[in-house]
Amino acid sequence: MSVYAHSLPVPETLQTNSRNPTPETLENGLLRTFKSPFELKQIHAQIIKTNTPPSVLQLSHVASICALTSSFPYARTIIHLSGKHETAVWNSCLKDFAQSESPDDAVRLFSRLCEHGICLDAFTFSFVLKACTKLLDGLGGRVIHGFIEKLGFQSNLYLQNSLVHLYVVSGEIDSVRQLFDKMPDRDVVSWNIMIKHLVKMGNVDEAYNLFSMMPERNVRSWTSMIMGFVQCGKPKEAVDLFTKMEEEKLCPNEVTVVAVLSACADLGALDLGKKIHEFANRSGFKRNIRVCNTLLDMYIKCGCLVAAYSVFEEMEQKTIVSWSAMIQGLAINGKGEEALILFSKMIHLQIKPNGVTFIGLLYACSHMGLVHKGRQYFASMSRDYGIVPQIEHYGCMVDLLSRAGLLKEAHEFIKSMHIKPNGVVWGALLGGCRVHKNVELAEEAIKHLLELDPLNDGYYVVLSNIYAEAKRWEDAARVRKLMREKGVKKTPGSSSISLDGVVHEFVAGDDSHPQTEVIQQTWEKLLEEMRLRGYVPNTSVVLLDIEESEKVRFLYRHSEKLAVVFGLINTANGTPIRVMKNLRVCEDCHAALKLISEIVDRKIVVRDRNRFHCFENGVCSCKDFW
DNA sequence: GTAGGGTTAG
Repeated sequence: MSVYAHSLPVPETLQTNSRNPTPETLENGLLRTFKSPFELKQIHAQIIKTNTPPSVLQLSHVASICALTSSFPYARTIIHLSGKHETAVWNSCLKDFAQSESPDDAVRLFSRLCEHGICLDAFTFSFVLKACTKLLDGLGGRVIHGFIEKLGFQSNLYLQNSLVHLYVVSGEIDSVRQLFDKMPDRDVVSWNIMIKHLVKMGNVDEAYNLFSMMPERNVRSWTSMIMGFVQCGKPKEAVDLFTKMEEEKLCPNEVTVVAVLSACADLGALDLGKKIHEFANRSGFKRNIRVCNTLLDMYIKCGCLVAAYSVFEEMEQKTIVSWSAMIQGLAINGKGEEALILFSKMIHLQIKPNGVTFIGLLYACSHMGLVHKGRQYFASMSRDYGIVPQIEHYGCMVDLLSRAGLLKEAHEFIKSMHIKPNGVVWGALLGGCRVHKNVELAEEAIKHLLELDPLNDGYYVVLSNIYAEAKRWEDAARVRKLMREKGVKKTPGSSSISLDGVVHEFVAGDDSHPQTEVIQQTWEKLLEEMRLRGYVPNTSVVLLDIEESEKVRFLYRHSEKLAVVFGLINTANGTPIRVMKNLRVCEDCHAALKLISEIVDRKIVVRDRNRFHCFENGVCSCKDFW
């Protein structure tokens, strides 16, 4: 079906889009293929001379030209002469524009088609909607929607789905619901779009409800749902769903692999990650850059730098994402120097860094105490690469200065910021105040933090620690009281370790594990040896208002200690122990794990909230700087 | 010739 759009006035929204061509559009857009302004005439001459009509492709070149020049009627003449179906030619052109770097050219061409009363069909709309989707142009979408209704295409399922999707990506929530609810027919695509919508709204439970109710599910449905869980911070659910998908004998594709690998990265689930890696190799997914980048990230987040590096090395093509991930990976694994060297190598290869690359670099500097170098990178990002520092970069800089003990300077830096500092920025200062014992500035930081992020328990805990270390017990008690009043509870420390694919979780103070007794006995034995090597429990990390002996008892049941001891008991001598922790490792556990690695002669890798600690022969890869 | 997932930071 096709309809002439003669009678339709071109709405203003679309007219504003139909700006005149600029050198940039000509350079960036599809019109790079536009060789000379004489092309039109050449094609015209060809038709007349040889009597061979040009192909649709050639003609869509003509159309490309006309979209931006005044020779629209002339182009129509040529298309008519060619004997090709005019709508097909324009559609081909719209499709190219929609796929190009400047999809707004498609919108502009569409306006011209309307102005000149060209016959439109469903394909015309689908292409222009694709362009609007790419542009996140919900308003333009509404206008096209109006056209679709007026011209009688409203029952076309392709167009319905395209419209719903456009409303999803452009955030027109009300329109999404309205349109979806009154759709006469829905297919698996419609449902998949709704999953994306609900996930985007953060409503992953409802998305899963919908997923369960769907009349039909394909690989994309499963993948969208798995990815939805990952995006909503539920990697465990993502992995569980993936297992169900395998049970249904559905074959994962590249996107599924990316989703599951992301979940593995979040969980630190190395075993499953390795399996997916093998599957990806078998399936020939290695050529897919996103698969490789996610794989690389998975190994990094699981603390397997060597495996990550070999994925990186083997990649046929690397993007800035690969480089940035590798730089950050080295940095969080205590290989800051290597991170900086890799960056130099990248620059040498003339690869342009982006904002994320600099986050990794600044992080590396911060964790090595390289203040000068960090300042240089910060200055260089805008000066040499035109990257405007974002709030994350400011956060890194405050962290760098604060860790190095330059607290006043860090504070000045915050005050001079051009954007409003957020919780991360003030939190970095607070962290530095703890290490360098500056109560006064800590109080300044907390003042802002209580405004910005009053429900974040971490800040209260740090402040209370700072007071406790300064022996200001009343103030420490006051902070705890404040927490109670605000209903803020300290997140319990929790560590997990995976053995033979089973994840064992330990929460601080937890003695519910079936092996609790053996864990206690082993710990006692280790403790004797640790004491001989100079270990003294550091009870300042315990915030509770309890007797000293109670504090020690508490300290000995910190989750990372429990998980590590459990690992020692249940694995063969020499096997590395890998533990994931939800919070940062405490000072006491850090000291204890260094000694334990020496006593039992094992590598112990702990991933905390921020980075990796690799304990080996009595030292930690973080060089006690974290 | 038309519609629906994906990578580094957080």
